[in-house]
Amino acid sequence: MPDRTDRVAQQLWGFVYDYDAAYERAARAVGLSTAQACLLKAVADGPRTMGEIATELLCDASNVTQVVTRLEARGLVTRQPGRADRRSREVAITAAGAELDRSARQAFRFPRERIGRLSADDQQTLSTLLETLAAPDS
Amino acid sequence: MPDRTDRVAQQLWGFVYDYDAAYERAARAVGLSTAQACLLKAVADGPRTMGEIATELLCDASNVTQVVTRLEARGLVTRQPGRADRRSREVAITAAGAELDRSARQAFRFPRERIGRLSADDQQTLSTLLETLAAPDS
DNA sequence: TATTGTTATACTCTATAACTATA
DNA sequence: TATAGTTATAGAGTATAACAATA
Repeated sequence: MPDRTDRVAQQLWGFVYDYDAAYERAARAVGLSTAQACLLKAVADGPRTMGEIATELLCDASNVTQVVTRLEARGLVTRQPGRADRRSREVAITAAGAELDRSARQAFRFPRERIGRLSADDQQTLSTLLETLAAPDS
Repeated sequence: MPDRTDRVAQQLWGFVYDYDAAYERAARAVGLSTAQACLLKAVADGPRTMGEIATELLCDASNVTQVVTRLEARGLVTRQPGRADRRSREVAITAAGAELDRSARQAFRFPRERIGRLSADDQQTLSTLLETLAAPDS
């Protein structure tokens, strides 16, 4: 592997490090852990079942149960039996949850600030590169 | 904020999401948590004090104490009183720790695989963009 | 008196295994 | 019998406050 690739990999590590740290701070700033903020984001566009959330968040269903329980206790989400399959549960965001989700997104200024440093052309170039970089494995 | 910026921000979120997941899997694959892998990496280039590690890892010193205690119990790092200031402790990586650190880096193929998709020219372009994106705030 | 690190404690995240309810 | 979710439990990460040792 060439030196060049290594150098870019190192730059990328540093950038992701800062990105993650900024997200963590944004979540904290509005009183959420990163796991809670991610779950809220996962149900922001509409109700999801526990299983769908577990898949989205790449974690175990029992984990989702616990995080949802805490968010529910704070009135940020609700948990209702599914209509079709009554074994499942639909997790829906509440008005308060949606408000907090918006606050968290606003507090996470990092991506907009960093991307905003680039010219329109450079943003387009980055977007094109990311299309290649982000494409799934196989 | 223009649509374009939003779109790039969304692509970036997805990429960082996959990056973090891949790092977590690589660490697990060699029997480490991400926190442990990061600490090992932090002392891979030479001994560091608890305080230095806490600063590097953006966490509390009491946290470092606990992670180091676990790594020390597994023989991956040692903890010695500092020579100059005897209040401080020098955390040094052991041969076994260095070996595991190397394994973890190797298992983390994600960045090399993704960057390797780009031509040499595109890698250079990405590197230049990252220079701007990664520069500190002020 | 100030600083470095540890201890005690508490909360959250996370997974595994056993369980309940429904299909 | 299989699946969706929960409960019980346990280990790890994380921070705050009180503390010990050293400066």
